Amino acid sequence: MAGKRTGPNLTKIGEALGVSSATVSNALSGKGRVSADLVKKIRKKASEMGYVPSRAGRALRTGRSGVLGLVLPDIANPIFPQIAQAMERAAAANDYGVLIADSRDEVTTQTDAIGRLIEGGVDGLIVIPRRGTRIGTVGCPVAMIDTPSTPGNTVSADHWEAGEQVARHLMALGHKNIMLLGNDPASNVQNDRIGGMKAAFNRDITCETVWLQPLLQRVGAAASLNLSARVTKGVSAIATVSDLLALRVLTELQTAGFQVPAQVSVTGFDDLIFSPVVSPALTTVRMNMIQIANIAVAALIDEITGNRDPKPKTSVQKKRTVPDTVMADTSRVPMELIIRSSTGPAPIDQTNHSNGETL
Amino acid sequence: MAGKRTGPNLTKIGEALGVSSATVSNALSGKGRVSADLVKKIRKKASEMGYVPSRAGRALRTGRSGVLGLVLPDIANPIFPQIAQAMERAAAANDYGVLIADSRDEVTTQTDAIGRLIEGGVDGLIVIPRRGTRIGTVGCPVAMIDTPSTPGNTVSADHWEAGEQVARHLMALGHKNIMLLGNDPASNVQNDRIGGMKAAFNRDITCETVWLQPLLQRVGAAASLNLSARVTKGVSAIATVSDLLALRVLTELQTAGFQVPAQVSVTGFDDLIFSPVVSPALTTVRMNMIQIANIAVAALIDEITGNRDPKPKTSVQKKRTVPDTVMADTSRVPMELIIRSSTGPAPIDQTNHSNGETL
DNA sequence: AGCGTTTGCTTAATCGATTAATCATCGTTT
DNA sequence: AAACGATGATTAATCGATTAAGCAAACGCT
Repeated sequence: MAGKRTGPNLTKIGEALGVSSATVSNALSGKGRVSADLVKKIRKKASEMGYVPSRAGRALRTGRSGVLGLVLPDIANPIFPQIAQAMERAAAANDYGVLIADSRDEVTTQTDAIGRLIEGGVDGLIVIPRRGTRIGTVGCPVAMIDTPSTPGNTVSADHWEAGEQVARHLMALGHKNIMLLGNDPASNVQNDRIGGMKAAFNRDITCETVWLQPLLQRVGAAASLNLSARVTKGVSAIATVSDLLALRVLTELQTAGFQVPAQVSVTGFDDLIFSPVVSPALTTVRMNMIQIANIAVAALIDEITGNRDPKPKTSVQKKRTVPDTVMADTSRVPMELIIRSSTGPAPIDQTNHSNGETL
Repeated sequence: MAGKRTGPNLTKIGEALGVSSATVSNALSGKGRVSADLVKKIRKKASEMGYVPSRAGRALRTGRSGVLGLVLPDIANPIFPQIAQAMERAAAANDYGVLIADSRDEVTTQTDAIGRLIEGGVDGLIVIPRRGTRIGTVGCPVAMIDTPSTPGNTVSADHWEAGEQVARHLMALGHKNIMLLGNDPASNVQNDRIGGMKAAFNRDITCETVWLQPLLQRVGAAASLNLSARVTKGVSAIATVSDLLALRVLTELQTAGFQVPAQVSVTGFDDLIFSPVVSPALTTVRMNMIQIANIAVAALIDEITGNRDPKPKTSVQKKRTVPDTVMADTSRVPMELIIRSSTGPAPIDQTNHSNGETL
């Protein structure tokens, strides 16, 4: 749409049929009172002429732009393509576009990015916060995708239950001494994943949780996870909260000469692009991004168009208060365990491997 | 911007100062004739009142939406975050937003996605084609980011020269028998990268090029790269066209018990998120996405606003013909070789390793 | 037959920014 | 002093879709 618009508009269609533009508008939107056969004629003519409604015109009149903003504070996250794609599709199915925002850096930048989106005229925001960031009242509906246990969360994958799935899988393989590896202890998602795993472990499971980022902060970039030592001491499985961590662990183990999964099993999360093609392919858990996106977008659009709880006018303020994060009917979507080659039966001599006792 | 607009508009500012909205518009845009001190007063008042221009109003009048579309036929590409972020920043710096489009599947979907963007009212498109796809005339300016050698390319990284850098790096390490690994032989980018490497190799370099995707097509998913056999036969370095391939090679080699880089060196391309954290960290080449994005966005906006070759009205058609892909002053941006731990000196006994002769 | 209601469509206003056309004022020039 | 040009601001039209209000004709009811 460079320069002036060329295509037909409501008036042109109206002229072609000898009716007013208002009638055309009513016929196409199905709102006013238009006779059935005129509606049919108008619809036919409109598609004949290749009519495409002008977003600008509609936006100006209705105050709604038909665009949603997608905010990913952690844009470096490799699930980004999945998310972006799923959101774009869900939005497109409802005739909405998706404007992206970037704010890799700090909280201020995140606020800036949100501000830009709002000024850009988005009708609603989809926010995937990092580290439990709170989004203040921004003046438009917000869908938050974090974890089911986060207050204000609209919808998200059930990371906790997914952790339980991983834990059960590892227990079924006979692992008894398991290392849990997270990155950022401030992340709600990572905490849920680890919490779920711990909750599902039987009493006889030994597990230790290590957080990478604080370690790097304290010890510096040279920090080592001491994987070799841990495995030698009896750890037979390392369950991480992300395929990125899993990959790191996997390659470190392989570099150190360990066999995966013969000697150590490794699991990840998110089924990133590389996970199926590394050797051994990563056992991981995948979120149903499409479903999550659909729910989030639907909730957002409901709020935008006002199809949401029309009752609770709490007497004091009759007009809508500034909308906050929206709620969805379904707030947790199950994840799917994908078993590949990086997990296998625990080695038989795993217990007390360190002190040299055999049998 | 949910529901009706609340903020001040040009008329409100005008009323507050006792002038007309036209004067306010002229003052803020610097277009008409407004006295210097009135301009100052209006500017001050506008920022006091927190004025934000309505995109819808402007779009309706000017026919320009202030939004660019980003089309990545291969959205699964892991550089997506880098690209999206760089584009968003470049666009934001020029007060443009970026609408994303997805078309993971086929060419038809790509056309659909472009259609949706156009209907969504974008002023221009940034297209990163996969496999040398041609974009037909779409009715708005298009910036293509492919390879310098592709016709119609607007700007891109200099993949060829980057290939040369990798080749020189490997030669400097003493490698003589090198395997080149690509994925899709129809990709312009991959061909440039491989072409550059081949061009830089000295006469005494033995190299073989393998394309993965055709192999998978022919032999099926079970296709093997026979890496072990190749290394045993004397290959001391495997140069791939992507970090994803490099990762695959790296882990396969490690699983097979080879030492990287002691026995084999591995290189990738693109510096993906995982590349620095795998073990050994990948030697790779990074594009300067920010610079590319800036150039592409600048060229696009020049074309949109008409700051571009105002002369060549070829007499026949006085009005602008439908704009095609735009050109930029700089069309190739150098890439940066990042040397990490996956490359090292060639092993001494590399020649004729296969026939068992020692020395 | 007469009055009220429903149906079907048109009129006209509106959203906010932009801009061509116009007008008024002041200063210059001859 | 009359005419002209430059300057600084206003008026009003425009983009396209939406929608409240209005109007005319057809229909139903007693």
